[in-house]
Amino acid sequence: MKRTHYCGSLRKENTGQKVVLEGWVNRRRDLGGLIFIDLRDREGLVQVVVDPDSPAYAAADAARGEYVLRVSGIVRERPAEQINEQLASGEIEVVAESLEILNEAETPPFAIDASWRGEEDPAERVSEDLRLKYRYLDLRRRGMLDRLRLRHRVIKAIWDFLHAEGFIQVETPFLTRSTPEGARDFLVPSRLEPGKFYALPQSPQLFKQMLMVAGVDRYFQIARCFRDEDLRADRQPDFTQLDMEMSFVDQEDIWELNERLVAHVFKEALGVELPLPFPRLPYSEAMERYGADKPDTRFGLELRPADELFASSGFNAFKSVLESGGVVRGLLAPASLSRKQLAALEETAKRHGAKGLAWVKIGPDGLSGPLAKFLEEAALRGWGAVDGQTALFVADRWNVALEALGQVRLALADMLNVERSGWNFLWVVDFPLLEWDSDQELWTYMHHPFTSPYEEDIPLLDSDPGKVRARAYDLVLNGSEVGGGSIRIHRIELQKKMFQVLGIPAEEAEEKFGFFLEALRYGAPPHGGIAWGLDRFLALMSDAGSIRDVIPFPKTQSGRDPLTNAPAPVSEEQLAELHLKIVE
RNA sequence: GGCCCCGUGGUGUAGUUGGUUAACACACCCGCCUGUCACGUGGGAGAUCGCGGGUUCGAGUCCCGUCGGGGCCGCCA
Repeated sequence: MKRTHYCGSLRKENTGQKVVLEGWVNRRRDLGGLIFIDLRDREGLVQVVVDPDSPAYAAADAARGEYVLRVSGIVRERPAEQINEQLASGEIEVVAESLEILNEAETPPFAIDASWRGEEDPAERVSEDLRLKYRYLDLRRRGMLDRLRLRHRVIKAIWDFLHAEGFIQVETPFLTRSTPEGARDFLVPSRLEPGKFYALPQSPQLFKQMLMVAGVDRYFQIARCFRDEDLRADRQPDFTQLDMEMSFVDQEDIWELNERLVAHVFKEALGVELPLPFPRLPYSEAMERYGADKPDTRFGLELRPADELFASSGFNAFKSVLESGGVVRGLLAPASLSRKQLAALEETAKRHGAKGLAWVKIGPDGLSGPLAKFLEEAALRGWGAVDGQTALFVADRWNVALEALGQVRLALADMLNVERSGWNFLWVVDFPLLEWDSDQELWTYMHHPFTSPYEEDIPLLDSDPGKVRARAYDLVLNGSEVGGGSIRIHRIELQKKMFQVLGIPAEEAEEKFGFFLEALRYGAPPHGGIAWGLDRFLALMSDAGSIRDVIPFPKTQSGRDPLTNAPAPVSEEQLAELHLKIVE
C-alpha cells in the first residue's frame, strides 16, 4: 500500500476516492467514541475520522502527537455545517479504513502543530537555542518549511534565468588557498604535507576570474563561502553567495543583467513585479543624502549640509570642526522629540563615532534647546525647518558625521514608526577605489585589490589616490547590502600599479597570488562580476529577523551548532595524523 | 577585545521593599464523553529558579564570578 496523495493536497474533487496517506499526527481529538486526527505532511493537514467500530480504531486510540501514521480510507465531503474554512482541505475528511503506526514519537520539546492551523505560532517565541538544538522539529513548522521552499524556488529561478542567458555553472574548490577578501580564513590542516594548510574559500573570487581567462565567458555558482569573523544577525561563518562573472562587459551590462535576474526571481518566487531599471546612486550622494552606503530609500528624512548654519555661529564645538576641515550635517525630525528620545538618538550617534548630537527645536515661540542661542531662527527656517520639528546635527570628519547621522536617521525612523514598505532596490555606484587606513598609515582597497578604477581616474593614483573612483558597485535592498561586485583589473601593468599604491611589495604579491598574476599574462579578457549574499536576500524576501531563519542548520552567535555540538574536540590519533598539537 | 539585554516545571510567562506550600496558561499522563477541528470535562504528575561563590537569621529576588543565548561596536562586504 503506497501513498496516493499528500494530506494537504486533498480537495473536494477527491470525494469518493480511496486514498493512502502518510504523515505525522498534528493533533488528535478523542470524543470518547469518534477520534479525529489531523494528519500532516509538508503540503498541509487533512482531518481523518476514525469510527469506534472501524478496524483502525485501536491504533488511532494509541496514536499521540507527532506519531508517524499510514492511513487508508475514503475521502468524504463534509456536511455544510462541518466545513472548516481555516483548512485548505476543510471541505472534506478522510474516513479511515485502516491505520498503521509507522513510528512513535516522544512529546516534542516545543509546540510545532499550531502553525499548520493558521494561528499565531507559539514556537516563534521559543528560545532560538532550543529550536536549533531540535532543528529537525523546528523545520516541521510551516513557517520554516515555507522558507526552505522559498530558498529552493529562488535558486531554481536563478538557474533557469542564467542558463537561458548563456551562463555555465562551475564548481570551484573548497580546499584551496586563502583568497584576498580580507577576512580571517578557516584553515584545514594538510595530512600529506605536515605544517601546511588549505584555506576554505572566502569567495570564489580568483577562480571565477581565472574561468574568464579560460574563456568560460559567463560563469555562475551557488557558492558556499567561509569567513572566520564574529557573527551577527546577518552574518554566519559559512554562508551562500550567488557568484557570477562575465567577460567583455562593462558595469552597465552587469547591472542590466542583474536587474532582470532580480526581477525574474521576485516574479517566480514571490509573484512580485519589480519596476526596472533600479536607481543608480553614486556613493558620495548616498552618503550625503542617507549617511549610508546601503541606504534605506523606503522613507525620506534625508540628511542635508549644515556647514553654513554654523560657519559664523558662536557654537565653537562645531566651528572648530569646520575650521579643521570637518563638516556639519543635519537632519530634520518631523516631531518635537522628548529628552528621552534625544538621549537615545545621541547614544546611537556616539556608538557610531560621533562626539555628540546637537539639537534645536523650532516652534511658534522660536527656538529652544541647547543650540537655540547659537542659531538665528530665520537662518534655520531658511535651511528648511518648520514649526514642530527638531533639527539634529553632527559635526565631524565627512564620513564620521554622515555615518553617525545616517544611523540616527534609521533610529529615528524606528522611533517615529515611519512607514517602511515595499522593495526598494538600488545600485550604489562609483565607490572610492581606496580608503585611508589611519592605523596602518596607508591606502587600502575598499572592495578588493583586483577592482578596476575608472580609466580616466588612473592618473590620480599617484596624485590623489582618495579621489580615484572604482568601477565597483553594491546592490542594495531596503537598507541592506545584498550584493557587491566590480569590473576587475585584467592588465598586469595596472595590477602591479595597484599593489604599488597599496604598499604591497612585489615579492609579497607574488608569494600570495602569483598563480593568479601569471594567469593575467595569458590573455585575460576584460571582465567583471558580482556576488549576491543569498542568505540576506532570502531573509529580506521572507521577512525573517535574521539569516539564521533561512539557513537550515545555522550557528549561534558564538559559532556553535547546538544540534551537533560543533565545534568539538578530536582524538589524539586524529591530531597526530594531521601533525597538530594543542597548545594551551 | 568592548557595550547592552536575557536565563524560573516540557514550552511561554508571573513572582511585592529578601520572608519559607514558587503561581498561571499551554503541553503531558489517567478517567468520562460519537461531529470535533485551539473539542469539552474531571483528576494527576512535573521546576529548588543556568552553574559556583558571597551578603543575610533567611536569596528565585541583592552582590561577585562563570556558562549559555541574543543585539550591537570593533572585525567583516
